[in-house]
Amino acid sequence: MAAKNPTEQIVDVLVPLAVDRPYSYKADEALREGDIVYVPLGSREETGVVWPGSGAKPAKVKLKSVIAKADLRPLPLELVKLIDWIADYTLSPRGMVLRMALRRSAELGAAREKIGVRVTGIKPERMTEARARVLSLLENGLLRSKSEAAEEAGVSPGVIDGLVDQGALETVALPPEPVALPPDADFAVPELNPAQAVAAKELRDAVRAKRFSVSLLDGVTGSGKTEVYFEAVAEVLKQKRQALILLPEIALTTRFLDRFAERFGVRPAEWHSEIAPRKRARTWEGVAKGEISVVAGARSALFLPFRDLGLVVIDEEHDPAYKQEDGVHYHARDMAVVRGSMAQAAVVLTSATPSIETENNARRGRYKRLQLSERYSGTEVPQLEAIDLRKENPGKGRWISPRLENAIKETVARGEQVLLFLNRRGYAPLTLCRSCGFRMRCVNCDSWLVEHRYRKKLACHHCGFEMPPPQHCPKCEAPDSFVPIGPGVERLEEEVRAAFPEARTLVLSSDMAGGVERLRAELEAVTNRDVDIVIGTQLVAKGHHFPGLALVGIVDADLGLNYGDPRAAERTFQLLHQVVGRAGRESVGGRGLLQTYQPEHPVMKALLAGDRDAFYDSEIAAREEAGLPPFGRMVAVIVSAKDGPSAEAHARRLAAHAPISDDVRLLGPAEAPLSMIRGRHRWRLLVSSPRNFDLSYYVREWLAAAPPAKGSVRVQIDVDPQSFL
DNA sequence: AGCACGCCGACT
DNA sequence: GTCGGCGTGCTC
Repeated sequence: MAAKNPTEQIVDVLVPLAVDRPYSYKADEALREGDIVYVPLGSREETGVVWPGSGAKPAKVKLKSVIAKADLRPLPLELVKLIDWIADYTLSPRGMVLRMALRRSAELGAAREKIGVRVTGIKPERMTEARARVLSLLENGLLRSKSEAAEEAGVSPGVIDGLVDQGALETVALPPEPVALPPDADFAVPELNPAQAVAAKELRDAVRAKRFSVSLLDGVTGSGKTEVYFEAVAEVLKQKRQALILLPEIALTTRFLDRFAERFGVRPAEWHSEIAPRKRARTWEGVAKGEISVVAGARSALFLPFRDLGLVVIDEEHDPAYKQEDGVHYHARDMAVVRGSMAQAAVVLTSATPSIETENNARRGRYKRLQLSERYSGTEVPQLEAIDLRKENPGKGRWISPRLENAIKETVARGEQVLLFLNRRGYAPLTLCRSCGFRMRCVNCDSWLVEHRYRKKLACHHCGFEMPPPQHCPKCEAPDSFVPIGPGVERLEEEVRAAFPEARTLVLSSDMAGGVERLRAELEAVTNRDVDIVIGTQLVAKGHHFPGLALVGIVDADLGLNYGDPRAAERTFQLLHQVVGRAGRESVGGRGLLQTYQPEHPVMKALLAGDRDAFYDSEIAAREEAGLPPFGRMVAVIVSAKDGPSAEAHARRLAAHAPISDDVRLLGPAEAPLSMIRGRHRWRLLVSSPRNFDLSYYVREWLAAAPPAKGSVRVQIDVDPQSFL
């Protein structure tokens, strides 16, 4: 506190920039922690948040003053604490974490005022057909918005304006529409099967306890996990608290919003990057005021200013989309559990194939497992067989083995649908010159260019670089000398069309032109059985219903297993398990064929035997043996620079400065597996420690004392890395 | 993240 | 001689 003026105080304000600690400002108004304020910063103005003081004296003698307090709800102290916690854990600048919580354009808060119209009883001088339609629509005297009235009467907005000018209609300012209507806990209470009812009761109790708890809702697709956690949401609504439902890749979840509406009468508030700024701002404010009780959102919804959070659901908790890989590297699932513990809320994780971390926590009793074993519709889990590609090879330039081809033929002949899964976009992952062996590679990255034949492009999947396929080899000038190597979904489709010219085929891949709209239409076409054979990338694994699917063919089950990535087995198991689960959901006798060169691999054996636990047993044991997460901690330090030698030199300098500790193991520096991305050369250091060691703290101290990066060198830190490229 | 300050190449 | 390229560093 400043002494001379009793009303003047000094406050610490955190600004949403790459700074790690708050700045001090003078303030004449009484301000409290969490208040959102405008402050001068250099030559401009920034929105910041009054932050808990460090106790340290301001570095400067001359302090600037806070400009004003914003007309916004303060950040709940729980969120302030969460931001501090995440910054400390992920080793990100505090301000950058705050930035994620303030992404909602403060100035655009107010709703655009809508104009409503209503009849006055005065007749217009001249009556036209259009005017008559408008007047008859409004004759009940009720208020309607201008745009609605025009649309419903089938006239242009000009007609409405004309009637207003004539005095036949009067205008009234409409109150802003709420961003989300209150869900009704009793709107449509479902009938649950016995397993669901048990799980739902557990979750209701967990919400009622008003204590932190974590439950794993464990069950295959179709076992009714969503209906069960909706009962927990209903309980939260009855308590007049708030619920957050995190979903991976929200863009395609209209289906989810509709299901919510079927249960609660209205859609929940949505939160993701596509939401328009104004709606965003109002949603933020509505959550802060407590007017919005349920938010369904992508990982960034974790930073919303809930005032009384009673439940956090992380749907499909194993989904890799929960890990943010740029800016602040954080895992939304893990941070959601942290937020739940700070809020004394019930946390629910759902999955049919839990992450190793979650499965291990459930096995050790840290999380409560709620098992839904029955399939909702009572259909069988598909019968799965391996095709050993060493014995049954499709032959050169082909990817479908004779047995798979026969199965496709039979299935299509019966009028049922086939899904062929190949997790590779484009036509071919590699293009080379047949006369000199030159391989087409990206100019910015250390990667092959993938041919996309529909788009007539060679494309890099890491930086977005594209070029038309060249006529001559860039190296030996040989004309038309390129050969595609390996299959992508487009090439697989070519093979399918040649083998089954009568069948209706469709490629589903995230990079197809037409975006979300087209995708939605295509998924619809599959559901309506307008397609016989679907060829898809991992897109098809994610929660879409294909009721007519009777055969799933995994074209290359080994794809994704070959990296030196500690999570490769887990990822492959989860992905293939999901894809295989697409078959036989409603048709009896669904079948899966899995083409592999290594049928004895633990992932394949567990899948083929339908023995999920066998996979987890072996994977958990392997992780424990190797001290890998979750049995040890891991931090990746990526050093990048415009040139390789600078990156390498700095990485080596860092390694040389790493404090010696019995608990810490340092690997590298080594060139990253993807040694160049977007024109930057990358070197990687990996540090690991036992689970009970504070590795974040160690790395923070280490890097603070090490020589700073100079020139183009950048150092990125990834705590609990998920990707090892 | 902005925005200013700073030190080397092509212009009125 | 000056305008301006963007590399570097600071913002209470």
